[in-house]
Amino acid sequence: MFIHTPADVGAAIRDRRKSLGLSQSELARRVGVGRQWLVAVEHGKPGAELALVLRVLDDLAIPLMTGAPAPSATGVADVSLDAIIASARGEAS
Amino acid sequence: MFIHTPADVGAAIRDRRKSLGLSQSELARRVGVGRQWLVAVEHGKPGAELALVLRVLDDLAIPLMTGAPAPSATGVADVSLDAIIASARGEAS
DNA sequence: GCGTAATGTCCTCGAACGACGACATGAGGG
DNA sequence: CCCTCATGTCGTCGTTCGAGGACATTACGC
Repeated sequence: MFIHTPADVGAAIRDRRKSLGLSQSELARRVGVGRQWLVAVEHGKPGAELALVLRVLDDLAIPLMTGAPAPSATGVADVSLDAIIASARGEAS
Repeated sequence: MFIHTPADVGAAIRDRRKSLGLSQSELARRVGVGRQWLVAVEHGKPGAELALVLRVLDDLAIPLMTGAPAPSATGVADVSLDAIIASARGEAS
């Protein structure tokens, strides 16, 4: 599952939480956040703090990874020119 | 690359930004955030807002995924004890 | 040496966050 | 019918965020 918006994160969290048989209150207490916050996040709160979200994902054992093998599926053709220029400058990986 | 902390996110962003030959100012302007914010995030700011971070990742075409079929290559057991307990409780999927 | 660009840090400001308590709703169990 | 649990919403309060400007530092080119 690919993550593009806060709502995606919320969906992932809710899915896993339910499949683990945890209530919002339970999870919130375990992770150390407010229940209310968890409700908001599962609904896709945009302003959620990164660290807290990551802690929840970690606590739920939801693996989160950034694709090294950049798939062409993303569609946004922003990699080509800039990358080449960067390489020409000697700043390439 | 697996994400567990805000610092991981920052590293991913910085890596990609550099490999694209973008300056912090450039990227910040493109994404619509303050340059200062970008500096902080690349350093692993814990309180960074989820939506902004996701926007940056998206803009840099950094694919972010969760709950992958986790082939044996990853090795990490992504199913926690909680899942087993939940199953034992009869709440399994 | 001087100017420029990039990065990192310090400051203030308005806005939004997260925690907490309380209340309303809907689903099940006694 | 009543009670409990899970969820969602509202309001308040202290804390922190993100934006923007300014300054120091390092590195590169003129």
